[in-house]
Amino acid sequence: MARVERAQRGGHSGVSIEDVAAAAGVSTATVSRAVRGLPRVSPATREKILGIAESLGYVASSSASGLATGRTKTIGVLAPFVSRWFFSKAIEGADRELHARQYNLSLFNLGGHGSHRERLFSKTMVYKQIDALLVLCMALTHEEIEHLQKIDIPLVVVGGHVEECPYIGIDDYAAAATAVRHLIGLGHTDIALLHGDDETDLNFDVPRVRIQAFQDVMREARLPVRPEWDEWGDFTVRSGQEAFRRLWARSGPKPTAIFCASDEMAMGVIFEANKAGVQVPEQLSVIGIDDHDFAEAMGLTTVGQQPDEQAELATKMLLDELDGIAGAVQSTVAPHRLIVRRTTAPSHRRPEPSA
Amino acid sequence: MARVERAQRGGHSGVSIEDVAAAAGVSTATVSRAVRGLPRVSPATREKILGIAESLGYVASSSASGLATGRTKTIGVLAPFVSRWFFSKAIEGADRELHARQYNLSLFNLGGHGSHRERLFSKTMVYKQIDALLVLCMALTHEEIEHLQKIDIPLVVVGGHVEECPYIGIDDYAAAATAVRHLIGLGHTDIALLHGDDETDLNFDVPRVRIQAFQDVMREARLPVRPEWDEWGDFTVRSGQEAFRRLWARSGPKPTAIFCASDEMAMGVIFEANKAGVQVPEQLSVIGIDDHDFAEAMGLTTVGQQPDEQAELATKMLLDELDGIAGAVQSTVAPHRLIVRRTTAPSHRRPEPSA
DNA sequence: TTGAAAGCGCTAACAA
DNA sequence: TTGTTAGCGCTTTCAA
Repeated sequence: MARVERAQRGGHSGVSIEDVAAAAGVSTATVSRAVRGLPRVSPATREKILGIAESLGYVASSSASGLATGRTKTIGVLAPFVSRWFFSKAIEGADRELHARQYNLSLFNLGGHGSHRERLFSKTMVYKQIDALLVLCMALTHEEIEHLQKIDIPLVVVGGHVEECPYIGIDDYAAAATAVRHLIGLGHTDIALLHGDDETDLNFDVPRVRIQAFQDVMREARLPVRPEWDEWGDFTVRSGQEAFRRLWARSGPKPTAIFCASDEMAMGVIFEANKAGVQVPEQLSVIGIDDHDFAEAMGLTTVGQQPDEQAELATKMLLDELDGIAGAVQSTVAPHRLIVRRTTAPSHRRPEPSA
Repeated sequence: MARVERAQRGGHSGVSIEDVAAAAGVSTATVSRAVRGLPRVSPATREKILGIAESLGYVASSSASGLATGRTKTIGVLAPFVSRWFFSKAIEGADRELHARQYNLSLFNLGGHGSHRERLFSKTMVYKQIDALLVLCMALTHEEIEHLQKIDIPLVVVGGHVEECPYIGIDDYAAAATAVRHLIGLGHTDIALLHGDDETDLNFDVPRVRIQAFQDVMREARLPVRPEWDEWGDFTVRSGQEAFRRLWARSGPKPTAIFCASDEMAMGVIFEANKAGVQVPEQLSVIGIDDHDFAEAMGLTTVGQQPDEQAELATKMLLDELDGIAGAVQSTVAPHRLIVRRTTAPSHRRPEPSA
């Protein structure tokens, strides 16, 4: 009778491994092996147990198995934002791999929570709740890195470098250089730069590297880098709009092309240029970096990258490492590629052959 | 000496409540009370314990406390996508509230994982790992609803109705009607509809309701609803582009305005119209629904909603319910508002007064 | 105000 | 192949 009662509650919240064991007339150890697909269970008992577990709606308590094994089967994803292209794509990519391997994804969004310094993650959360950590494109303080190393869980950062941490991302220098060379190859000599903000600690050295590449390539081509054409933004559309406005509000000659450190900023520039009656690409060529979801629709020329694949790979490494494959986590350079569309065109100004 | 050894490991992975208790010379029960801020601990001992816990880098194991209390302190967020505007915004909103109340967010992304039917969430995951569930704008099967009700954890769906489930979202009918009336008020009589797909089970009745509103308002104004101007998309930019192309490729007269069931589709229409040389809004007025992040930059007229606030409120209700406030979860209609920008204008065609 | 002790549900040796 | 038996680290009566 007791069994019947239990069976009637089938599917309810409180079905434990003991209920299944009792109903199957075996020990909890056997049930544990059976449901986890471990060896040392006869086909017959396994089948019986699985059937009963199913009908009872048994699901193992993650807290209990987590406590027993020391593994939570979830990995943490640390992101400064979730609603920006790079991050949302990366999250999707990480999720693909996690999902395929039966892991859970715990999201830690650091954006917009007052002071960034309330970086919780060393304290309240993350820690002891996850088996590994995926850091999306954000800087970590020395303190934080140190802390993470102490609790030594596998860690990899995607989309930027953090000293001493394995990372996966494109070669930002090469990608930026490619973009600038494309512009130069089109005959542009008056090229403006819209770089990402260097100030915030969220996007660490990526902006810096892209700026460096711009300057190097310009110098290499013996082209002037004019400080009044050096604008900055925070990778958002709005900041691209503002940058364009500032650029065009200033007196003096205007550039014929602009290299933007992200597609969202490039789009902002284009929207604002449209509004101001500046023709793209006739009067102004615009190139970005990313290959944002909207880039194709807008015809935006860009240097594309795939954050989802980057994060998927990173996640795979993390999980492999957890599976005991030592050295599975390795810094890797992800591919980028120039995608020429309709926002870049030959310069309308006197083509002045370099050198 | 043993204490010294422990202290030296301070910050390491394995610091348990027992380590803290030993170091403080009290029982684990007292440590437990102290670190959780419970009463029945003298100020002196509390302070001492907290100091030691801090210096040892103690963090409670979530598995252990989860097992002991039956609460995981994490809520699940079920989303069909993460990189689309509505969803990423909603996730951010949910996170705000969770973060503020020290809960974790476990993300379950159902998109792109082969067959949608592998809806895992009744089985593998979600269940027993979360204290409550936030469903973002997706349909649930009867089976799934039933299952969720059985394991009865608090549940609320944001952005659409699921029978018998509390939901939070805008009044889709009213929002769509507002958009269409705006067009009609501008003198348009030849209005096309770009509705969301009805087929997929992901976006359930939202598309249907918006279609209905369109038809009702048109009928009310005695305006023709032409089947050849009825297009559909899946809420993405690309589908908006395709819809525009189909619409313009068909022979016969063209509409002077189009109501799109989402901003992303509206943007697709605009991008494609630009490419085809169709002036917006001179030749074609376009209105969407959402107030996407890019809408302002593009000057898109739309009926705005705020998924982040919707999700934040929903999360608050869930957490309140978990806090023992019975009836905290209640269906609520979220606000929408017409935002007139630059993609809608009076009809260029002979204004033909209705009635 | 504090402590002792019994679990929470599962896993993992080790025996049988 | 299966069962027994300790825990895993924390919470929570109940006593003291």
